[in-house]
Amino acid sequence: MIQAKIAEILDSNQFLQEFEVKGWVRSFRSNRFIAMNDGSTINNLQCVVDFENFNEELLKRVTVGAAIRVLGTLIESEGSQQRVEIEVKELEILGDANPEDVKLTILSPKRHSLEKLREQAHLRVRTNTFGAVMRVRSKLSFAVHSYFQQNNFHYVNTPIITGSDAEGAGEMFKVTAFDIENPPKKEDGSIDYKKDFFGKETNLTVSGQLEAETYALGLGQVYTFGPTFRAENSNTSRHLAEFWMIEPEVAFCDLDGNMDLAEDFIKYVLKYVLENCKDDLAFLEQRLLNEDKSKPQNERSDMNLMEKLHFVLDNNFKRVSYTEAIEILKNSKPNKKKKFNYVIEDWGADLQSEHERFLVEKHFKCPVILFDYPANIKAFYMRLNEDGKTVRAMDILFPGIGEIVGGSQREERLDVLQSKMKELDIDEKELWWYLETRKFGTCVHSGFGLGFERLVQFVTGMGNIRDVIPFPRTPQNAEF
RNA sequence: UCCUCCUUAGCUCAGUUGGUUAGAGCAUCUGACUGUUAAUCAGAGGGUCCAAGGUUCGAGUCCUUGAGGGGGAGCCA
Repeated sequence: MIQAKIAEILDSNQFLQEFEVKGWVRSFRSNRFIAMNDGSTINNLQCVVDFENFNEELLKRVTVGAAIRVLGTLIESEGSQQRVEIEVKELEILGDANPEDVKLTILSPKRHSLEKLREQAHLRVRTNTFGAVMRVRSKLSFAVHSYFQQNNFHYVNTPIITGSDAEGAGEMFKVTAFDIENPPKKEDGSIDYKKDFFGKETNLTVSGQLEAETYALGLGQVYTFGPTFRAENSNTSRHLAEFWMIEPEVAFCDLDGNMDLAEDFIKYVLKYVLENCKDDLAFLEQRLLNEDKSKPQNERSDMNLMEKLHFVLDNNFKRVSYTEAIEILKNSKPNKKKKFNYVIEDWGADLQSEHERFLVEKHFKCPVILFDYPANIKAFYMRLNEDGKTVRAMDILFPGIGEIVGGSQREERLDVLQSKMKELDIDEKELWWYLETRKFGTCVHSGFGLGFERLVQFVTGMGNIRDVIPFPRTPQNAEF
C-alpha cells in the first residue's frame, strides 16, 4: 500500500498497486463514482465504489465537501475523461458534510459568482478556480526566490514595524501599545509617544526600500519579499491594504541595469509557471474563455491567457521616456478629440491611468517601461538627471492591471539628496541612517518594487486583486 | 473619498402602466435507475423581495435616507 497524493496517482503507471488517498468529495455520481480532490492538483481522482458491497448508511455520508479516506487499486479507467481510477476496497468518512448545511455554502456544486466566493474565503480554496490560483501563486512565489537566489541576490527581511514615516508611499497604519481610549498626554495635550512601546511613533511598513538600500550597500544585491501595508482608502480591483511586495536593490547598478533586471525577472517567473503550472493555467484559460462568451464582442480579449503570457515572454518591453510618451499622447486621437478625461497639454503632467492604458493597450500593445519622469511628480530618493528636471525613475505598465513595477536609480549624492529633502520638508533627523549610507562609500544603485498580487493577477487572468490572495484586506473588510 | 450600477428562494436570475396566493433553472430532500463525467427521471420542501421611513385604497415595483456589494476614478505596487 502506498500513501499518495492525487497528483502522483494520476501520473502513475503502477496498475494493480494499492493506494491510500485522503481528500474531499467533489461529487458522487450514480452512487458509484466519487470525484475526490486533495489539493495537490486541479484534477480529481475518480474512485469507483461497487455500491452493492458497501453499507448503504456509509455511502449516504459520501456527500459533497466531506473528507474521506479511500484505499483501493489503481486501474485503467473505462470512462473517457480520465486515464486511471481507483477501484475502492476501503472507504472511510473522516469528516462529514451535511448536505442541508453545505447547500448554504459555496461548496454546493454549482457555479458561484466571485463576489459570493469572496464572502466565504475560508471555503473558496476548495473550488477549482481558487485551487488553481493559489497553486499558481505558490509556484510564482517559489520562482521569485529561485530567480534571485540563482543570480546571487541575498534575501533580506526588512522590518514590518517601522519608525520612519518619510517614505512617502501613502497613508500608514499606526502601531501602538497604548490604550487608545486613554493615551498618555504631554502638557500641551498632544499624545506623548515617548511613553509608547518603542518610545516613538511607529507604523506598519509601506515599503522596505530604504532599509533594503542599506543592505544592498554591503551585500551588493538583495531582495525583499514580504507583506506591505497601505491605509489608503482605495477601493479598486488592483489595490489591497495588505499586500506582498518584492523589492530588489542592487549596488553599482544604474537605471538601464534596473530595467534589464526587472524585465529578465518577470520573464523568468512567467516562464517558470508556464512550465510548472500547465494544468492550472489551462483551467484558468478555459475559465476566461467561458467568461468572455458572456461578454459583448468588443469587450472580449483578443488573446487567450497562454498567448498573453507567451507574448510578454517573447517580446521586449517597450522602453519609452516620459518625454516621448507625452509627445505620443499629445498627438494621439483620444487626446486631440478630447476623449481623455484629462487632456494632455504640457510636459510635466502626471499620467492618469487612462493614458497609461492607451500607451500599453492601444499604442504599443505590449508591456511598456516608462522612464525619466519629471522630478516634481516623483519621490525624493530618485536620482536627479543632468537636465535638472527629470529623475531616473521607471514604471512598468502591463495590459489590464496597469503599474506592476515602480522603481528608480537612487540619489547617491549626499548634497543633492539633502537639498531635495529640504525642498520637500523631510526631516533629516528621521532618516539620519539613510543619509549616512551616502557618506560612507556611497555608490550608484537602483531597485524597484513589484506588487506580487498584481503579478499573480496577470498570470492567472483574475480581474480582481481580492481573488489572488487568500484573505484580502481592504477598506471595511478584515473578515477571516 | 468621488461617480455609477446592483441588492427578490441556498445560488443565478425573471417579475408587465403600482393590482388576487411573488416565479424559473440549478442546488437540497424523498423515491426510481445505475459505468457516470454539471448523470438521468418523478415528486416535495424552501421567501423579513437589503433596512428604515414616506406616497397610495393597494408597493417587490414609485420617492427619501441608510447599509452592503460590483465597476470606474483618484492614490499607488
